[in-house]
Amino acid sequence: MKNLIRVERARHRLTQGDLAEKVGVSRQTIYAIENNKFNPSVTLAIKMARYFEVTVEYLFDSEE
Amino acid sequence: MKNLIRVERARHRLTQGDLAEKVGVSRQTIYAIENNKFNPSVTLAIKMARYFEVTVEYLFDSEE
DNA sequence: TACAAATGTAAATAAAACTTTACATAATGA
DNA sequence: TCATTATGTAAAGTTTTATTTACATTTGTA
Repeated sequence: MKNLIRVERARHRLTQGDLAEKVGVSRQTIYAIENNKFNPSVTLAIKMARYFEVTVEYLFDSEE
Repeated sequence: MKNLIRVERARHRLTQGDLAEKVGVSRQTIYAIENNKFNPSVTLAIKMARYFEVTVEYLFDSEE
């Protein structure tokens, strides 16, 4: 696992669509990021981290 | 000013080319990011933050 | 079970990141 | 001053991110 978006999303009881709306992207973008289809921009990463009140490093740089 | 790459680069006495090499991109990419021509990927942002031993938020999310 | 909501997935397209090349200007040092 | 190094900038092209649409499958719940 490379990022913890799914985990934080579960913790906050948000659907992919909910999170997408909160950070201003499409649901498929959330899906793709969660499933490591691609690397988001740092701006989007910061928006997500902010929303979940965690650091970018925690959300995207977690080992294992 | 939106990001502190130029500042950290000065602190570490690195040229754009040096930093580019360290994080594996072209010098023009560093130039473009420093000058807010575009938003790097979170992976590149993390590489830079790591190199400078600062957080992504500090490097890219500093106010003013 | 049956329906609704959420997720997985794909394909076409648009937009943006990033590379490469190239050159002009500014800064630094011998 | 002269030469070297660093920076600013641009344009063309490649790669990747992100959108939109669409549909199948899974999961939750009445």
